[in-house]
Amino acid sequence: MNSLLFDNLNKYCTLTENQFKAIEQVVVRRFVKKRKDLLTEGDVCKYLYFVDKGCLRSYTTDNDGIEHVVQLVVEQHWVGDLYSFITQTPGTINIEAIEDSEVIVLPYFELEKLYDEIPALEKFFRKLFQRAYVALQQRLNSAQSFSAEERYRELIHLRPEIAQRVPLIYIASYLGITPESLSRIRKLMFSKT
Amino acid sequence: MNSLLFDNLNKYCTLTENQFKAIEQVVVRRFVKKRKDLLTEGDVCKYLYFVDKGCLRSYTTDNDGIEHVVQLVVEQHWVGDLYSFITQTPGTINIEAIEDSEVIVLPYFELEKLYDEIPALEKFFRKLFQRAYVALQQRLNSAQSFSAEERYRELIHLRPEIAQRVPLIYIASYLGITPESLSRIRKLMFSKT
DNA sequence: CGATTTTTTGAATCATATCAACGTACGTGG
DNA sequence: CCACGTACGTTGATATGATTCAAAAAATCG
Repeated sequence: MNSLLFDNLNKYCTLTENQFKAIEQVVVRRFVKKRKDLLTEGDVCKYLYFVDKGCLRSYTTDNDGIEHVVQLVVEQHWVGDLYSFITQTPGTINIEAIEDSEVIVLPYFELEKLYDEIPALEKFFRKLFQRAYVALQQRLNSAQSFSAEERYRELIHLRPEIAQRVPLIYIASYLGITPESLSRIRKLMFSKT
Repeated sequence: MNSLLFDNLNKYCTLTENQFKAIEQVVVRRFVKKRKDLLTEGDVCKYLYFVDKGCLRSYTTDNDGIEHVVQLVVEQHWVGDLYSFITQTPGTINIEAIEDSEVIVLPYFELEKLYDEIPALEKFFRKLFQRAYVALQQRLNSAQSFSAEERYRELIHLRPEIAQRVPLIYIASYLGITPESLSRIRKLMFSKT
């Protein structure tokens, strides 16, 4: 299989030819059309997904039916409902394609087996989760310390791709503000500078 | 050494006698008096700390000199500046004891060595970071979906210990609100119910 | 006890949300 | 290929939750 996943593994760890093959044997490619679901809340998240092409969002729905974007994910990043994945119980997260996308599907039970066969893979994911944790902590810190405008500027700076590719309604939700507020913020930003 | 750390390791992974000893040999106990720093921003975080006794907070300081509590940590939990720790570059986080505390100090370079000697330890930390990531994602979700009062109620429900032991100024900061707001919220809560 | 930290209260202000309406773009079926 | 529906973005008026600033009361510590 030809996928960015293997470049990505190569970048962060050293695997033998056989180990690559072992991983290759347990993953499959899946296509997700724009606006179609990859995962629906209430389902058990049986897989981790590596984005090979396209762009997706994960989100929760609160008691008032309002959606809250949890993650905005493009190529070379992982997505899933991690709580549901690690407990293998029904989850609360939806994953939907923002563009026509292709993901590499890594099943829970195969991954658990691979961890024991390939210590380097366990190291890979340990480091991945460390980095993900740090990134999330910085996002929480921004959410609590900065104004909506500052958070939007930070997003443009840290993830310019996202700011360009993703509709503003999802960006707003990701930043924890309403689309109306984001629209006003942009108006001010582009009139000033 | 007698520490909750070893109970904790036992709970989440299986280690041999020799592996325990190997870990025991690289850690030391450190005492931190109330209001004293365990780590100061600008320093490289050379250690992970496991809380054996007491209670600490980690926090950042923003451009206006305002402190933002990142973590509130009690016995059996880990604390550190993970960004600084994994990059071994100067960090932005302060860690201060809220009560007289005792921590078990695990050095970066020793841990890196142990990972390769003890695959079960790498698994332990992979799972730890997974759980930490999930918990943080739920906290971010609360910060973006719920009112200040709802977040305070959630904290009381999920971490009753913290709500009791920790001064309200730090709780407020942890929730991303001002002490004045938290005081008013409590007044309403206790007059209503 | 005095000093410092923590918590409370009040009044004014501010950032963002809400509600409602309209404009624009897009892609899908007729 | 045009028209219509749905998704997306903007604007205005008003409402609201939380902050800010100032001050005092209460709790804790050495």
